[in-house]
Amino acid sequence: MPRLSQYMLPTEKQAPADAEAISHKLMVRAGLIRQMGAGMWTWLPAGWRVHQNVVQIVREEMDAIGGQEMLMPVLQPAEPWRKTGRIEIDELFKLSDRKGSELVLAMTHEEAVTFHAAQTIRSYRDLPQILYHFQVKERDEPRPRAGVLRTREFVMKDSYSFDRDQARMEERYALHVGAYDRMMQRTGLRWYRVEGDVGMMGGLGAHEYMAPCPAGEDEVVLADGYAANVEVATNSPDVEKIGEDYFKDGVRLTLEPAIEIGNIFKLGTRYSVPLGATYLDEQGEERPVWMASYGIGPARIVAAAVEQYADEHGISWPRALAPFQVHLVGLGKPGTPERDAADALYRTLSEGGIDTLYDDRDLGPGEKFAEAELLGCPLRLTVGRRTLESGEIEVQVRRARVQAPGIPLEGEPDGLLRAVDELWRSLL
RNA sequence: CGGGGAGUGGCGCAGUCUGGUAGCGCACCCGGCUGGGGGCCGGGCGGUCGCAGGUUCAAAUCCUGUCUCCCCGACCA
Repeated sequence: MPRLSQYMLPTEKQAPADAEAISHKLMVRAGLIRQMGAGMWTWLPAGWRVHQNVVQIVREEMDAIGGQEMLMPVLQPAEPWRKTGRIEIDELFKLSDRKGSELVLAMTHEEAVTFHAAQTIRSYRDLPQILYHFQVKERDEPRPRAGVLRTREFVMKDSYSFDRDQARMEERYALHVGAYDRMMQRTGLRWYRVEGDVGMMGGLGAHEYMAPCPAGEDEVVLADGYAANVEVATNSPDVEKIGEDYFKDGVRLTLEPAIEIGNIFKLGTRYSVPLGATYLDEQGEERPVWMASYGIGPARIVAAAVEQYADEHGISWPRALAPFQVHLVGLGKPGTPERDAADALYRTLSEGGIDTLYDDRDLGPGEKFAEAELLGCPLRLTVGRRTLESGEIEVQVRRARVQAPGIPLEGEPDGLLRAVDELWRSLL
């Protein structure tokens, strides 16, 4: 529960000169992220809290469908990648160690997880399995862009399901669709699940989860009850393109830029066959394991949330992602009665389990308010002379920048905590 | 990979054309004032001008090479 005077939150009044995307500008300005190189970003403490909020939502929903969390390495031997043919991919970082052994930096973990499945899954009794981890992915992108939206290194939750046959793989896939829908819902984002591009490999089906936002790299076509990737819509027999417009059943579809925040693929035996992941069925027949893989990018969810809800004053987090629940602004010089009151409130909130960032710096009110709105925590509490005069803590809801009813300064801590909690629950 | 742009203090920029003691705003440090919307006054710290080589009495500025970053497009398993 940090005090801002001692917290690493390097805010900037001016956005980086070369930034274009809203999320890029605001996340840097708000002190959430800093760049090290092209497509290489550091998450600073407040930014990492947001990232971890997403991670926790994803973890809970994965565990709820029986996912088993684990961790696989990023640095891997090249051999399995040679077997699956993915060694040829340009985006794959390749390197060698001092002995000359060939290594790669994993861009996803199909090879690794299937390698282990091949070692450990022997019988139909060992199936099904859902394994997942949160791990860094490395991709030699031709063009990283827009801050954290497209980077060469990023954390992904990737999960992998292993089944006896296609029908059972479909069951695991359906479980993931449910889990992903719930994750998306919980983040507070606007999102769509669209038919995915099956791509040249696989061909068994895929879905993409898209978050509409101005910096989106893809486009989604929309109508009531219909959402699809533009490329998919273009190839669909029941979608008609007339000039720049798309029509479905005579209804004009709207186009919206969006970013891909998750994707799920039915892999079939694409990886199990080349890597020898097989099991023995009841008849003692050796059969390949049926797989599917499921990815989600917390960083993109964070950036999409910034894009979707920002206003001219800065970020406005959906409450599920906010770095802190409450941004407490203490006005007046340290040592004054109003400051003492703010200190006391800070202790009450912290001890009461409310995530609070306390601006205890010796700065003017304007700067503090402006920075609070830039950082975008859902609730701002202010304690100043006025508070002492009126006996009420001022409460501002960030989203609409409106005053909520004040909370009595004096009284039982429980009442105060209940009031804050109640207000918190009413937010998106 | 094609096209365009940019590297000067922590951030944003001027200076480069026309070579001659490196500047501005913000931030930061010290002192004071102010104290409910990025406030005011005074005094300070901080940069071998991305790097290397060359031309010159003299290079941020001219020449050559090189590295890096950004934007648009292509790509995105």
